[in-house]
Amino acid sequence: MSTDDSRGHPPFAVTVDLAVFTIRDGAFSVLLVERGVEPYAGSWALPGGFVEPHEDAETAAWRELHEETGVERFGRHGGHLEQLRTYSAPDRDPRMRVVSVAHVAFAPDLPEPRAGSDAAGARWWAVDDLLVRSTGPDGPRLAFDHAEILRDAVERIRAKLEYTTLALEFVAEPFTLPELRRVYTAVWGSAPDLGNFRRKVLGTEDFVVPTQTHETPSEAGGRRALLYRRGAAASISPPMLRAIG
Amino acid sequence: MSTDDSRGHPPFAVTVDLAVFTIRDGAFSVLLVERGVEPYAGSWALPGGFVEPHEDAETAAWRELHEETGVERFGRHGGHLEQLRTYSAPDRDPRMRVVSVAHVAFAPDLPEPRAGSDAAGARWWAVDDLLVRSTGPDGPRLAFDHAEILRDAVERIRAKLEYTTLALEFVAEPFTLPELRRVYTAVWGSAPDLGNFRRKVLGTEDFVVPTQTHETPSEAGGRRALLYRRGAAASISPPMLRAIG
DNA sequence: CCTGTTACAGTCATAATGACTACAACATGC
DNA sequence: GCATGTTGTAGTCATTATGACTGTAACAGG
Repeated sequence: MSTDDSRGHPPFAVTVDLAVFTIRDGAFSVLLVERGVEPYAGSWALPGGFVEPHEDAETAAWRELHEETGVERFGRHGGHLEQLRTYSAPDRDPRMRVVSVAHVAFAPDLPEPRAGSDAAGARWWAVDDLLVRSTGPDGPRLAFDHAEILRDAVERIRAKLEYTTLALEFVAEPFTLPELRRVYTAVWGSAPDLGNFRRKVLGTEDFVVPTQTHETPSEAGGRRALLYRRGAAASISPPMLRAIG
Repeated sequence: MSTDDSRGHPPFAVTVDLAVFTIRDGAFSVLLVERGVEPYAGSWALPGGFVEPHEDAETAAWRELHEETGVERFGRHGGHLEQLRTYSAPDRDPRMRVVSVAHVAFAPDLPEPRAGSDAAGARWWAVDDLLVRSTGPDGPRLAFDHAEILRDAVERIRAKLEYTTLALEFVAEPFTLPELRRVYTAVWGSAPDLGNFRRKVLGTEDFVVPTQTHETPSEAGGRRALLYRRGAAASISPPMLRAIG
């Protein structure tokens, strides 16, 4: 704020909502909780909660992530969480005036979450089943304005994969290039060309660090891929554009 | 919010802060107000104010823009205003717990603003004089965390010029290509190559619309440029990257 | 009509990309 | 252990986009 003094300002509740993403069985997925209380009891919603007096929004987001989902060590390297934007429509919560600072978080495949205090359940949903495409959503309708938040979050991630190394947040170390490519495939909905993808990733300084001659033991069939670790680079200089989508 | 009910949530004040930009005399400039009340009385700050109970943040931002700056018709085509991010450090305002939803706004050269209710003055400042580079700022230190907000806002704009047609918001119609180029020059601090700039702008479908054979009467000296209007395109497909900065 | 200035037009080598083809290394099941 | 299918790795080649230029047209002032 800036100019008024502290008299007579209207009271608000401030919350955080989280869109936590991972890749599960090759599907771009988001964590939802089933609401146990009104309003929207029984509906699915993004996890979230009130910001405490001593916290900033990001701290509250981390806390809620742990409390509501039981995710302890979020990712093996601390995980990634960033602010998305703030939603403040006056009628977005029927109970009172609530402003929510939405956040986006990413992680490699996580364990099935446990339900939080006020949530009847919690589980991963494939993003494709939640988003309205030409047909309606196959999944549940989301509570509050969470469908809008989810749409914004998904678009943010799709865009950031193009010009940042954000995809690294979705894989556990060490990882293979095909594994990393599957992240792009899942998030974008279409697979980038195999050869061109390698050229781009390996050609970008410090995107990935080769773990020397190591290879992965085996799994399905076919040649074994080389293993890599996350590099220090944060941005992809000429962006890696998604296919004509 | 999501899961808790309405009991016992801590009260917050919610405000909006605005970083309003324009190009004045070739300089990338931002609007600041001089605070007339404590805290930070006498300091310069971004204009802003409390969100009313019936408003969302964006509506409040528009209202404050008019109230505090006297800008009536903001830009000739409604202007552009977008949310930047939310600042919520617990101690960002010494009086009480305030969460601020910062916004960024753009306009062609605007008249000298008038002071708002609680502001002792209001004027445009060259962004270069406010930002800390290798040396300190030549301008005033900003109140609250507004220096951080300003930094984020400037970086947002610099980045968005690359892949959107946002530069159009800084010019009045009709405009010339050299005029549009001066926007990039002012914001980025370095001039894009003249020929390459034209090739990019004219080569991007619907970036600008030629106003036929018209030309501008005259001004300084030299050949007269053709006039254009804003096109419908919102994004620049392969981005126009800023020079090696 | 000469000079300086500014806008517009086109060239050319280089970098990056999209779309392929060829080859290497595995697993399986005769 | 050999054929076959699968998957990862290495190259190719035409097309596009870019950065850095050079040249020409249209104005103002003297």
